[in-house]
Amino acid sequence: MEISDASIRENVLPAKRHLELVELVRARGQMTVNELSSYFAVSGDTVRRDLDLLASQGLLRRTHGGAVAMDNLVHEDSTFMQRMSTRVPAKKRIARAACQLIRDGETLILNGGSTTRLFAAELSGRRNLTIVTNNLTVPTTLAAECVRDVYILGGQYKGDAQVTVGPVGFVSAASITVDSAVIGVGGITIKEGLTTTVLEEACTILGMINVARRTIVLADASKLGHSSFAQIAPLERIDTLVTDEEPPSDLAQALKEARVELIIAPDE
Amino acid sequence: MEISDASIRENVLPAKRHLELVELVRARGQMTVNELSSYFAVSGDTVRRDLDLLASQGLLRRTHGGAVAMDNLVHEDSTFMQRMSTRVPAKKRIARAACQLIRDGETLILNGGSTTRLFAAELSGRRNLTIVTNNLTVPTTLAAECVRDVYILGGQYKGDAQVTVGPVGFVSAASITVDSAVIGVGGITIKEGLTTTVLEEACTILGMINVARRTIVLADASKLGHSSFAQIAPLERIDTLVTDEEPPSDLAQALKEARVELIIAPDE
DNA sequence: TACAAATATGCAAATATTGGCATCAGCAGC
DNA sequence: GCTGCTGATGCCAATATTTGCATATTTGTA
Repeated sequence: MEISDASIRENVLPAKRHLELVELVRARGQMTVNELSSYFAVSGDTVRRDLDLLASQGLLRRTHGGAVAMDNLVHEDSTFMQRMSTRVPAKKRIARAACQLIRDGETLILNGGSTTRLFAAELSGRRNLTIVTNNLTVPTTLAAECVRDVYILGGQYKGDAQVTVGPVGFVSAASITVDSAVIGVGGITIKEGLTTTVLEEACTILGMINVARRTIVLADASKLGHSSFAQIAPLERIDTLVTDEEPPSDLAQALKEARVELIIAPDE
Repeated sequence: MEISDASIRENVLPAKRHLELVELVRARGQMTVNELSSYFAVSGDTVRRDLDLLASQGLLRRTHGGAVAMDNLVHEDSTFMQRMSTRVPAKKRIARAACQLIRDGETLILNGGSTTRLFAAELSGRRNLTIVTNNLTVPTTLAAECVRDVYILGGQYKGDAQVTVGPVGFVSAASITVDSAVIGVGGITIKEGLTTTVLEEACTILGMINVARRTIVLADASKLGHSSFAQIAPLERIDTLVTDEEPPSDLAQALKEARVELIIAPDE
């Protein structure tokens, strides 16, 4: 066992132990019954009873041999593909609604979110588009008949999201400006504005916004009022926000003051 | 999750292992049973059972030898796939022989091509490599444990070969120099030197050669003595040529005069 | 077709879980 | 002070899960 805090916590009240137990599991991603039993100096049976209780309260996930953190399933800093497979119907509605904003012949820049990828798939009805992206899965997602050219932004490859991160101002050494940046984000709050989970990604996205005449943000309702680690830009930088539910009233007010056009994707 | 981290994860709870396993497969696009088995320090049987379970839940797609990500739609492009599937045994031998020239910790630049892609797959025995490429299929082909970082060259996307074309001298706005350029070409002749089918690709490849201390050219016997449309560079720019058969005597003589190291991949 | 690798299957060992039961500390009431 | 109650805990035996190994079978490739 390799718990950095090697000290053994004895004679801890049950309630306190439960709290620390949840924290431990969350901090380390997983804990075995044996680790916890020696850490708290209680029997494995007690630990098991604790874990069952906490699992029934939804504070962690019980598994054979111990417990794993709940984040892996629900929390917003889940990995890309887990995000990819959540709320797909809502994201598709958002993608379709956002697609209405695009005209034939536009130049677009797309970042690497799960929603943006669905957006790329929805573009098949358009023609003569020029697409710039840091998302390596977009080229194969785009229908061949709708694009004139596709450009990939170079940079470091991030395997978990299959995107590159790096400066955006140029493609093939030439400076670029595009009609619309279509951006998927990790969270939107009044205070932090647009946020995402990876710092380098935040820089890349800001670069995209800077080279675009118009910024369209795609965010399903679970993103509204939640913030991620890295701040991208304040709400004022958004031109249009496409989502699937009415935002909380305070956020709606802030968006209005920031002159953000709000589009709620219809249920259809 | 840190993908480039090749360290072994031991004593992971089954449920946690399943979560990480799905992440790994999705991030890398594919994982073999052996890779996963050594990564998690469990037997291949366990990995197989895990993969079967996860596949039954629709979280990944099971294949012979491992698993691939569910959404990893292999873009079946006829011409490229056709090239990809010709002379595969010879190309594999070439790739393996070329791999012997690479040492742990090197920085490499790879162009797009069927042979270079097989070469990337052969690198799994190496460690700590830094890879730069314009080939969008390389990142998912590379074994996770052999690379430290992967960089994608930005530029225009060419759908038929799934590569980008553009200037090479910089990645993320910083100038780069690499140890070895590993280049697959369309043809090699005395008069035209190295050639390829697409003009822009020729420029990209020349850029790669210019930033590399050493140039390794991979070309199966069908390329020797044949030329394609666009000239890349004269024979003198090659340091090492890896092929699978003895070249025609006049070409062999010219290679010798150009001080090209010639390596014939063994039949094994 | 033939061969090596990958897979399926059955099985046994190690480990974890479950449910019942005993113990013990704290506490209220007699 | 004593008694009985309650909740938390530890112990135990039966059961279930996970895992690795051995064997037979299938699959992909030369």
